[in-house]
Amino acid sequence: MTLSLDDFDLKLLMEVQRDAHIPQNELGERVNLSTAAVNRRLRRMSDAGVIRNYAAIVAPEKVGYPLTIIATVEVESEQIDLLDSMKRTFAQCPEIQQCYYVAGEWDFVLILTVRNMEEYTALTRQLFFSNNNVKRFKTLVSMSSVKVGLGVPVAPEGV
Amino acid sequence: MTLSLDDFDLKLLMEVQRDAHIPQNELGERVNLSTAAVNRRLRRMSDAGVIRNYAAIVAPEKVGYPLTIIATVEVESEQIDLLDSMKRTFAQCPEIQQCYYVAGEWDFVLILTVRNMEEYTALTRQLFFSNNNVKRFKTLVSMSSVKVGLGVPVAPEGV
DNA sequence: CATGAAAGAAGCCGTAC
DNA sequence: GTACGGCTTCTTTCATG
Repeated sequence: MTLSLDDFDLKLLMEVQRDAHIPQNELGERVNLSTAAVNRRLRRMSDAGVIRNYAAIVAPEKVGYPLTIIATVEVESEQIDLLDSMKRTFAQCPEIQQCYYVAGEWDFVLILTVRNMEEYTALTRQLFFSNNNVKRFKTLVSMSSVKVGLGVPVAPEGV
Repeated sequence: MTLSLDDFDLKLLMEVQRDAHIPQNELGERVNLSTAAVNRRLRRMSDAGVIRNYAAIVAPEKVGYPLTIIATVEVESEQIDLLDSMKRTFAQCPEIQQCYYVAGEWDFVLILTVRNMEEYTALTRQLFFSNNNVKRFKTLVSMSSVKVGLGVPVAPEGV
């Protein structure tokens, strides 16, 4: 079920995706709605799962994780239980920020954040080399995070 | 300059990365600190840029963006101004959630969120085909977002 | 059924210790 | 680091279009 969202909702989403600490009365001014209406709409979208959660976005390089790595993985077999097991392993690994199961030349794309190359090497051993279902993998080392976010382009019609 | 963070800070980061709407008094209970201390530490980390911002995380599929695409791009020339121009273009494109400039077989890795394949096709035309500096690109279509987040593994020593 | 105004509750944050 | 108190922000109620 897809909750119907009007332009007010979309504008609110746009705002809170960028900054979730704007007071609701100010949000109200920006979108021309009362504080109460803003509050109700945000709650409604949270309840409906449109807003999954509110999160503090941490700068990895400020907490000792200056390296971002993109890894692509090809599997040996696409047997469901083997895939599920890999997905669970990837999902549980704290250094893996994102994991996509993809169609195309590869089967998985991973985004990792690590302290240094040694840590990544250790992770490849743990995640890839010691997993019989990993046929091959490739590593791309990020030299610059040009853009990092999870923002969805929810602009009201015609922006 | 890297702000020194103790175990309290790391625990707080861990919590607020998952859920930034936990009241500070409850955060205090979880990490054994007073509300005021929690408040001061969070502010300190925000000011220092450790916490970049607070954001609402929106479920793309609930707002009409069910498709996640990973694109890799190879450039023709790595001339600085050409690269910068591409970075700017990618950063400004709202459908591009993430853009990494990488070393390895490719030069850029992009994560996009789109309404459907037609929209992606249009984007490739706009971003890749009409850009003379794009030598080739490859598309991986996500069939399942196994894990999506920007969380940094800031566990206090030994977790 | 969603809205705005206003009252009440909750959370934040400065001061003092 | 903790304790307190004023102030901001959030949330609920209620009357209205």
